[in-house]
Amino acid sequence: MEKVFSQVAAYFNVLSEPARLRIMYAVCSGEKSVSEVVEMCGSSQANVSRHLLALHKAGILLRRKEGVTVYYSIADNATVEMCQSVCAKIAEGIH
Amino acid sequence: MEKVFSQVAAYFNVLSEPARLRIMYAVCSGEKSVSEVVEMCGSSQANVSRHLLALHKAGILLRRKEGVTVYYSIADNATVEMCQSVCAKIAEGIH
DNA sequence: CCAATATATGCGTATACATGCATATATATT
DNA sequence: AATATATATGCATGTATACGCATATATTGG
Repeated sequence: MEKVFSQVAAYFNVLSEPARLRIMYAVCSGEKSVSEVVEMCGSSQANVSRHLLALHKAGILLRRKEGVTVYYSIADNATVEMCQSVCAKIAEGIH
Repeated sequence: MEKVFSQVAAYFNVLSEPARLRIMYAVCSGEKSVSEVVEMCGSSQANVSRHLLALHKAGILLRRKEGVTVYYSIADNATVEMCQSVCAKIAEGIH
């Protein structure tokens, strides 16, 4: 039971960073390489790489290596839908 | 747009702590006072109070004061359901 | 008014972690 | 083999925050 709380907390923790949400937004329109995400997000290559790996380790992104290029894509739409519903929740709050 | 990422991140951040998830689990079975949550969770009174306030400020818990006692309850089942679906997702991952 | 109870808060400390910078590693090209 | 490109990683630093401890605040009862 206690372990479950830690695991769920770890999962939410990965999503609790604006930089990683920007990356999620970039990738959720389709598979992207690390450098494509770097261009789209404006963060440094080192940080984007780290964030992508964190999202992958959390099971949120898939990782595919093709030559020297690494492609990331959404592993499970449930996570994206969750982010969207939180967005909607926040938008409601404004009114 | 950038502001949305920060807001969503802040929302997930509140849920990214095992202690707060324990508290959510305690409160999700029905409205609870601070001291009831303290008994159920085993954390200190000071921390439980702080965590409950954080969950309230995030709009996740309602707060009702009755005399000297403060009661907290789930503001929106969507958050609880979200936690449950993350639990389920993690349970899948084990198999 | 005083004491007791319930809740919140100030402060110091330890820990986690995001970032910048430099560099390592891996793969492809010539 | 040498070079260029793509990605990952080591390290130092700053920031956020969870916790323990003590204490403040508010409300009730005597």
